[in-house]
Amino acid sequence: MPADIRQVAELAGVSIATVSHVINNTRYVTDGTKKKVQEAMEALQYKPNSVARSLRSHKSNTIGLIFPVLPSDTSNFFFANVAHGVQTKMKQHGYQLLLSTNSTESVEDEKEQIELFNSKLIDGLILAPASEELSHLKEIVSNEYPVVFIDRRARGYEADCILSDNYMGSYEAVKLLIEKGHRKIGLITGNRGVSTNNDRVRAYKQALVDYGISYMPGRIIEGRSSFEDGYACGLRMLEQPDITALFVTNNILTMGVMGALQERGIRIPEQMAVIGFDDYDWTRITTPPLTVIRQPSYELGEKAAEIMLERIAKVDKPPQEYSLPTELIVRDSC
Amino acid sequence: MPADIRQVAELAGVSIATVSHVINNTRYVTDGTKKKVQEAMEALQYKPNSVARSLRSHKSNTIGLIFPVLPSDTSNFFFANVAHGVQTKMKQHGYQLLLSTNSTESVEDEKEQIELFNSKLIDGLILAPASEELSHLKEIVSNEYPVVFIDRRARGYEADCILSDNYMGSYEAVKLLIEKGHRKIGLITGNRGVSTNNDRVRAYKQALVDYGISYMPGRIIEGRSSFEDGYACGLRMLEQPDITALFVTNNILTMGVMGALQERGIRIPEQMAVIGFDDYDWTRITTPPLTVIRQPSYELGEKAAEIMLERIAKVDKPPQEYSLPTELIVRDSC
DNA sequence: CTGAAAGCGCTTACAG
DNA sequence: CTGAAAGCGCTTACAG
Repeated sequence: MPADIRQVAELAGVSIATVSHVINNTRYVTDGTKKKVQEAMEALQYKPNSVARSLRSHKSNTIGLIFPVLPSDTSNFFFANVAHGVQTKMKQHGYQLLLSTNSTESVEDEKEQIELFNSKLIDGLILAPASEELSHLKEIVSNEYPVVFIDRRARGYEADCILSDNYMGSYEAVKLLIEKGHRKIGLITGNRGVSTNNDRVRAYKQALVDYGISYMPGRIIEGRSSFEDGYACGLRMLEQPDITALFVTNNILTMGVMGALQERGIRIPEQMAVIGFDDYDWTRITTPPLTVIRQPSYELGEKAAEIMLERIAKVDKPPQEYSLPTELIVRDSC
Repeated sequence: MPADIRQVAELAGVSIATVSHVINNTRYVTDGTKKKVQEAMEALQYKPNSVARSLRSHKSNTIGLIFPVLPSDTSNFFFANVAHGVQTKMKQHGYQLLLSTNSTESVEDEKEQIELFNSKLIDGLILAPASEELSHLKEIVSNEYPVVFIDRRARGYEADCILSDNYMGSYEAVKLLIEKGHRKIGLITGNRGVSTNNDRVRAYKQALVDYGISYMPGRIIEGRSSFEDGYACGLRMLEQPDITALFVTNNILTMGVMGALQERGIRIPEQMAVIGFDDYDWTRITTPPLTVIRQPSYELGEKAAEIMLERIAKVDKPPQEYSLPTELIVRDSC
């Protein structure tokens, strides 16, 4: 049985109010009594009960974090890093993380999870939303804590949003392909219902237009985010005989595409230039090493935590979108 | 302001005790009053406050989860899957997850984190321990909740432990290399202070012995778990001119090793056979695709959750070690 | 079959 | 400068 505040008070010969105040530094206490209290706490190995504290103060020092985990083993790189960034920053400020992985990317699951969090008292929610349309959040979140979106933009709910600069990153990538002389550039993208992919596709189109290349819808193929789908999309792309370069908007699809190209014996970049997404170590050891767009995943998490801390501290400013720069890592695949 | 139990009781015209009992199904209530209560809860959109509930009942329906995240981007695959397994199972039983990522693999950080968890009331702790020696846990954990180790065995603290069958998996891999005619097999391993790696190294030695091959210490190289170290270890291995096969005991090192071999133009498997660890999608698209040992990461998480639930339910049996089978995925690198 | 009341371990006005 | 006491929202013996 751990000691409670009453025992500390008794041992120190003061009231529990005083103990509470020295713990929280919340009103002046003379050095003498402060010392007595500290010694008592030390002697009893007292640890404040944060459940009681939460109940009383309506603060939990916990923030909820919800992000998707796709069935594919390899889909988790990104969000694991994001989570780590969030955690590291939050810990420095005494916050803990209540985690939920959402494996279905369904709005229903997301709602259910948020309601679970609600019953537990969280001081904030960081969310990678499953869909672009989030007006349903209004009913559940009930304004009791700030929400920060991460990785994906959302409509229907006003909140801060931390993103990679998907547009600029993608634009640069396509621009590089064009500058290398490519005119028939295919695009393979994941689910378009998510802002991340939308931004990447938009940049692709805009880059083509800006360089006077006519955009052909047939050169965009959409797949779900899996190796198998990437593989299938890769093969379908190869049926269009004139395409000389490929921009693949996420790392799982990129793997599948590489699988397809390899199997068909397509030489990269001679027969097909490739640019993929996310700078994971494995992209350095494909044949040839891949040119990719690096996303600042850890930094995204850190930034989200930072903004969350501001909001918890009631910083008064309109919700904002923060766009963190990506980096084009040029290797040998284009 | 969300409704509380008192308001529900008033609206339903019963005592709060009765409301509590219909919520928790904890004593008989007539269908009539039960219905009134349910309608009142519905009307007020009542959600029980689980902080109050925890304070009173000394149960939080939350379990703590601590695992390492290495600085390398790609180190997180494994534990993200484990976490997802834990979460999925726990959610089915109404439990939530308090997550902490430990980036330093230091015992100090681990202690500190556990103490943080302690103050928050957790019903159980699932831990991938940073070291093999855990007698310090006794002081911190104080027997108030069950502990389950995951991925790594530990001495000094009696608890259930969920592992991949690292020994068998590795034994099979080395055996395969031997059967293919290799006699001079190098081993590249991560930090030997962790049971996971120890088991893998032990299997390597035993397989050699069993097949009458003399074991040479110089053929074992230990590195930290990073691409760069894997690369360096790969190069060092190449200085031993007679080695024809390599067993690499984790996926990050495997990447680095592949990088080194590729750079030196070593043909795989003709000049050097390679078997690596963990079946991630990227291992299918290296040149050639890699033979690897698949670990059941998600299943490890599930199993840990299962055992934890048993322990929470006070199943009475001695702590046990659970070893989940790995699978040798044979591709073209050996 | 149900209610009144104590109490979980704190924080925080109020009072002196 | 410090204490007594109310109360956060529940659960759970106790009583009838």
